[in-house]
Amino acid sequence: MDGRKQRVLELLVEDYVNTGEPVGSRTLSRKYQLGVSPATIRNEMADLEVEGYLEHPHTSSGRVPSDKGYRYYVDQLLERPGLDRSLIQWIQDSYRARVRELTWFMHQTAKLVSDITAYPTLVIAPRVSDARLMELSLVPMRPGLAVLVLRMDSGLIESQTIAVPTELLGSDLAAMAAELSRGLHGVAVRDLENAIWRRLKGDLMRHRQFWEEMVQRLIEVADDEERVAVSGTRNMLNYPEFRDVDRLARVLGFFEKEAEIDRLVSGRSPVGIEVMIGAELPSLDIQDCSVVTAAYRVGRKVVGRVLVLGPRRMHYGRVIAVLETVSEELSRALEWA
Amino acid sequence: MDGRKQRVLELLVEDYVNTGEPVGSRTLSRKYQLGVSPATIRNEMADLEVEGYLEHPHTSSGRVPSDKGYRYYVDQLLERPGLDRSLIQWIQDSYRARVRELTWFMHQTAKLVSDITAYPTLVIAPRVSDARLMELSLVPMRPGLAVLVLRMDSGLIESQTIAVPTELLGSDLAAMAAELSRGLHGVAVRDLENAIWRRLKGDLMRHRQFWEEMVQRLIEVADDEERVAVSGTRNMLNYPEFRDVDRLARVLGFFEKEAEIDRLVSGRSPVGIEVMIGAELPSLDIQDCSVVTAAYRVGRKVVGRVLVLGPRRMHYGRVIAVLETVSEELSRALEWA
DNA sequence: AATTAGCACTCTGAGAAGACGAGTGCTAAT
DNA sequence: ATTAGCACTCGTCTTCTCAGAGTGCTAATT
Repeated sequence: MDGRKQRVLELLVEDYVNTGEPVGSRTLSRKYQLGVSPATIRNEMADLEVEGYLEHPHTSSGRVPSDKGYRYYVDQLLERPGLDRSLIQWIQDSYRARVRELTWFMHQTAKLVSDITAYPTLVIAPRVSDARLMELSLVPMRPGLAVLVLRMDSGLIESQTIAVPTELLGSDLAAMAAELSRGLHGVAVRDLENAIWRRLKGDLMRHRQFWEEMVQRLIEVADDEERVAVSGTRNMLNYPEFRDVDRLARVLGFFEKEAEIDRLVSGRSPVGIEVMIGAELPSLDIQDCSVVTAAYRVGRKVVGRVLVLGPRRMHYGRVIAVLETVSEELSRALEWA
Repeated sequence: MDGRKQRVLELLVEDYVNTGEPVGSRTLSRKYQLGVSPATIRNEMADLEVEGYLEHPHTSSGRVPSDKGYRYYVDQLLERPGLDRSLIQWIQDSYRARVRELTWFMHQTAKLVSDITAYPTLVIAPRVSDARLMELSLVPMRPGLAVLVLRMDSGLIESQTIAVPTELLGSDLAAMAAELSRGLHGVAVRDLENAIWRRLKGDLMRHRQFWEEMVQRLIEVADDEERVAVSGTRNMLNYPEFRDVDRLARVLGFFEKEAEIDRLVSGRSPVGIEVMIGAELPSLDIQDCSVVTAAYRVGRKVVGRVLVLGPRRMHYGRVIAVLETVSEELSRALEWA
């Protein structure tokens, strides 16, 4: 593809991203000084259409980029804008001096990114059955209630209130938990259910039913944490292409289908930024959208992804830049969470 | 208002609730055997309109209930339907055998109610600055990190990961926390900041900066918990009167404005079910909606409200019945959470 | 060979006109 | 007090026309 054709494609994509209106040859030549007449641009556009980079909504309207056109733009033409100093500061401040739990970070991040980009944002924490248990404690509260605290090898810490047999004293409870903790140290979450049998002896055996139930809860806590944080879905209303209520309903429906969301992130490359455009997306509900995702880590391990969803005419450059910074800062914040 | 007029109003409201179409005299007389001709009903309807119970979208269309009409219907005519045995079972099962934290219950409830009623649902936990601290522990995790666990007099238990000075050993930490816990027992959250000064002595004084910071976090945890759980906003798309995108946007915007939501619940009667219709609502964003709310308790204390929002032509009877059961079951589940 | 001007052609979207139908309000009869 | 009859109103749906934007093609120009 020669230089001028690239330039035409680039300008067309950018104009369409900004206006949402199909772009005609005259608009293109007048708005940006291309130094050639509309007729020339028309020819280039006809070529680009034949090659599949552009589409015609109908015979007598301007052109619109196709999935292939966006893809070429993102892969070849896009230049990443730098972010404002003040914006970077804002992002860093959002995480600073806070040590909280994963779910807090997830919500915070979803809100932050959707506020900055004005696109709906999801933050996903995939199931981590291969995480290993490092430590387990039971903190007695009033009789019959305790707080279960877990630390995983990924560095995640989670806690939950659970019921305990009322006849157990606080000190007994703590001691038994400590014994169990030693026994289960380093066991993968998915193996906990089997491993527990071999560890239940002595004092522990006397409240066997309770401990069995507790392990169920433990697995739940470690494995089945709240999976998705969503924010800014309302932004979808800003885009004229989604003022059609049925189309809108389909997209909003997508946000409530965990299975679809899972399908979107499973099998993604483990690190870095990835862009999916229109029909490249596995979910039918959002075929007329695009998605930009970024992985985030706890320690060295990728634990989840941040996911920005928008119309196909998305500000790819800016979204990518924001996600790079945010996923970096988020990972840094989680490193010692 | 005589019996027949009431009957006309009742049927009109119910028909409009079901169909969403303005109701004409003929429809009313044909659909429900009223034993009188359309002309008679027309006269009744004209009277009801003069008295302000009905409205005319335009001269040649059926009538629609006004706020006053709905209000009369809810206060005087509404009969509460019983709930299916199986539905009650479902609600109870949703809470059974789970002891979790408040936020989990909030999300669970929002989802449950929006699934049952097909209306957007909010669950609100008001700030509880007047709660008192019962117990505080610090569970050491790896060096530099611990889990802060709080128990409040309302029975709520909350926990959070926090950073601690790396030079403090786990056992010291626990001991110091225990001392602090004794000192702060029974102090109201809003007084914690002042109370802490008098308690910081001896060993505690040596890490004064840490403890000050910790109290800040403690107040945050106890007081500034996630405030609102929302579910089912997408249901709003099912109602033809909200297929207008701008109207829809205003309602969806409401869900993201905590201040507006606060205004809605503050000053409500502390217990029981309350219905607010159209212009009775303090928030401009939702003047064409209605809201049904129910209080829920932890122990004997009202700690929050469940809030169902829908178009003014809402199935009031059913929503009220569902909220009665749900708020009851939720309070029971929280009693020993 | 590449570019451009000119022009006929296509298609959409807005607006006007008209038919239709649901529902009313009034009058007069029961 | 109730009801039948009927003229009238007004919103909605359909059809039609028309302007405008934009194209594709051809022939002229560089």
